[in-house]
Formats: sequence, C-alpha cells, structure tokens
Amino acid sequence: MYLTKVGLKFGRMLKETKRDRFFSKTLVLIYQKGFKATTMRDIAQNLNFEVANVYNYIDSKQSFLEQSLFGIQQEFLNAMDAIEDSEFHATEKLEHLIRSYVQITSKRPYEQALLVNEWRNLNEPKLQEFVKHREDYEQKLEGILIEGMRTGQFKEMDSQIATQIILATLRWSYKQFLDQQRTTNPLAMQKQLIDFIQNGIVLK
Amino acid sequence: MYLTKVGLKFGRMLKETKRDRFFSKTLVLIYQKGFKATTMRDIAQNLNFEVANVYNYIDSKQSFLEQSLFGIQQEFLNAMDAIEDSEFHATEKLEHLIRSYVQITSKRPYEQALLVNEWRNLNEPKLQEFVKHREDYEQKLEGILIEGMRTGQFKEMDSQIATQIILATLRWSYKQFLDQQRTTNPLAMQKQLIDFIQNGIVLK
DNA sequence: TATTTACATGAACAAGTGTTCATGTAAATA
DNA sequence: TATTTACATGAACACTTGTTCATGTAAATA
Repeated sequence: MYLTKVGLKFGRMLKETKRDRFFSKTLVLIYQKGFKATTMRDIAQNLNFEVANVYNYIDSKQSFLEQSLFGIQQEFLNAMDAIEDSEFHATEKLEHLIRSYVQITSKRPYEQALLVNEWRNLNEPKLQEFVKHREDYEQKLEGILIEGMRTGQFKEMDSQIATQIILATLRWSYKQFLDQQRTTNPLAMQKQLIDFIQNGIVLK
Repeated sequence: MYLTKVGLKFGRMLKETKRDRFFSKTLVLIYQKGFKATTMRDIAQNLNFEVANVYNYIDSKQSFLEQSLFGIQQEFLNAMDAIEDSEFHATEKLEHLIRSYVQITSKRPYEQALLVNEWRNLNEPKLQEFVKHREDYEQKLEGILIEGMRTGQFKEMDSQIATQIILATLRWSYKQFLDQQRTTNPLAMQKQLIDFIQNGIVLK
C-alpha cells in the first residue's frame, strides 16, 4: 500500500518531505530522460534505493504519469474557467489567460514540460480523457479569439490556426524557466508574450 | 547488406518504390506511435512481413532515426544558408525564412514531426551533433532579428526569447499539414504566419 | 508496551526488446 | 545460362522491462 494516511499530526506533516522528494526528483529525471526512456530502476537509483521501494510511493509507472499530467492540466483548466466566467473584453481575457499560463508554468515548469512532451505516453482510456480536456481548453481560447474578432478588437483570421499559434508560443515558455543559464522573471516573460501575440515584432 | 546498388538501369529505377514504401510507411508509423514505442516488430507488421526482413532495409532502429533526422535537418540548414548569403533586409530575410520553413514542412511533414518530437532519442555522439546544428540555425535566426532591431525594422526585444517564440510558431505548423480534417494551402499558411509574427493579432 | 506506519531490501517473474544467423526464392543482370 | 540482387522467413540470442512477493527494521502512534 502506497497511500499516506490523510489525518496527520503536525510532527508527521513536516516529515512529509520524503514523499515530496520522491515526486520532485522523479519529475526532474523523467524530464531529462523522457518518460519511456526512464526505467523504474533509473528512478530508484536516482534516489539511492532499490527498485521495489519505488512501489511504496506509486502504484505503477503509468499512475505516476497520470497523476502528474491530470494535476497540472486541471490547474490550467481552472485558470481558463475563471477567465471565461469574467466580464472582461476579449483583449483583457486573452491578456489574463497569458498571464495565468505563464504564472502556472513558472511555478511548475517540470510538470508543464511533462504536459507538453509526454502526454502521448498515457494509455487508454486516460489518453482520451486527457485529449478531451485539452480540446476543451483550446475551444475556449478559440471562443475568446472569435469574440475579439466580432467586436473588432482582433483582426480577421483563421481562428483555429490563431489558437494553435498562440498555444505554441505559450507552451514553449517552460523552457525559459528550466534554462539554468539565466533566471527569467515571470512578469517580464508575461509582458514579452503579450506584446508578441498582440503586436508581433515589427516596429511601427 | 542493406545497401542498394547505385548504378541503376531504368527498369530497376521504377521498382525502387518498394524501398520508398518501407521508409514512408515506417515514418508514418513512428509518427503515430512515437519512436520508443514503435518496435521493430511493429514496423514489420505494418508492412506485412517478418521482423528479420526489416534489416534488409536499415542497419538498426537508431540508424533509421539518424538518417531521417539529419536528412530533414540539412534541408532546413541549406535554406537558412541561402537566405543568410543574400542581400535582403532583415524583414525580407525573415519573410523568406518563414516561407522556406513552411515550404519544407508542407513537403515532408512526417519528417518534420520527427525533428520536433523525436530528436532526443538520438544516441551520443549523434545527439550532440544534432543539437549543435540546431543551435547554429537558431543563432542565425537570432542574427537576423538583431540586424532588424539595429536597423529599426524590428522593435527592441530580448533577441533570444524572440528567436524561440518564432521557432515555436514555425515548428507547430507541421500539425496543420498532418491534420486530415482540412487540407491546408502552404501559401495561405505562409501568409498567416508572416502576418502573425510581424504584426500579431490586434487590429489597428 | 504493543502495534501500526513508512521506508527499505533482494530475488524472481513473465513478457518484450533489438539484433543475428542460417537459409530460401524469384527476379534482374552479366 | 550463371550469378548477383532484392526480398523474405523462423528460430534463437542476450538483455531489459515493469511488477510482485516475502521479508525486515526503525520510528511514530495507540
């Protein structure tokens, strides 16, 4: 059994770091090697213990992937819903969306990397569920763009392509936070992305 | 021995399609399943023959990946060099680069997908070589952006981030050509990407 | 103090992996 | 016609894979 008791005394709560250590170190390892290429033995070695002990933390390799992916995906979905329910104009909605996207990414870059790179390693039926959620998200973004075009805030364009281009630029951003060479300020990153998506690179 | 005789009569040349069939069908399969997840037996089954026969076409699973990746990567590098050697202004250079990028992608979308998704499955020392080439490419693009900023064609921005954002939007484009739902015109795609990168989505 | 909990080990498993080998055949070439 | 070439097979290999089981121990809890 890998489940941690839910009711915890304060003393136990502090010691919970051992569990955290497992998840964070494994997340980094999978990011570096790729999910398929990371073996259970790799994971164990990375934490200086034997393979069998890995199963004291997780049920299976798949379940680790599922937990991580659905966890971070939900975070993005929640942010989207909050924005959708608001009374902002399309321009402001998009701006908020970019901000929340970068915010989440900067806080959990390794999980975001997993989301971008490893989702196809999910097995059915979880894979289908994941894709459905993603399509939900994309559709809502497209809705914002369409609204913006209708109200004359955005130029006329193929809304599907525009959606995908915007997402491509947002999804890339985790790399900036994982690049040890330079520490990127999330706020500066938000500004850059908003300006690029809104106005492009040409000087007027 | 998997090597095909180089000197070919006309009659043989037409039959060369069997070899082509192997490469194109395998490329599609790997795109669909992922490189690591595609076994040699999957490849064989996909072509209705036995595993051992795969080795009449390629030396190893790795060599297939190497051939495919370095082949398409060289295509992009050549296009970049042609543009770099030209006498265009930065704006025109960037425009040409986007056009050539989309052009190559539309012609060979499965190889482009491989380039984007599977390069990390290369083994050393090929991996290092690949990354070096990619960095070359990125640096040349950054050079164009810097030149454009210096000459007042592009706005002042973090050139590294701008480079990565532009590449993120370009790399995404293969999906549009692999999406069976709609047949995308490469010229229309070029136009959309150029407009987005230059001017963003906001109506002025 | 007794017992549950978290963390750990080593051995074994069944299945799957890339690759090799010896061998075969029909068609193209010399 | 003789021979090379392209395409094919089935069995076997050495190794790696995720996972399970029986077992142990030190610390936290009851």
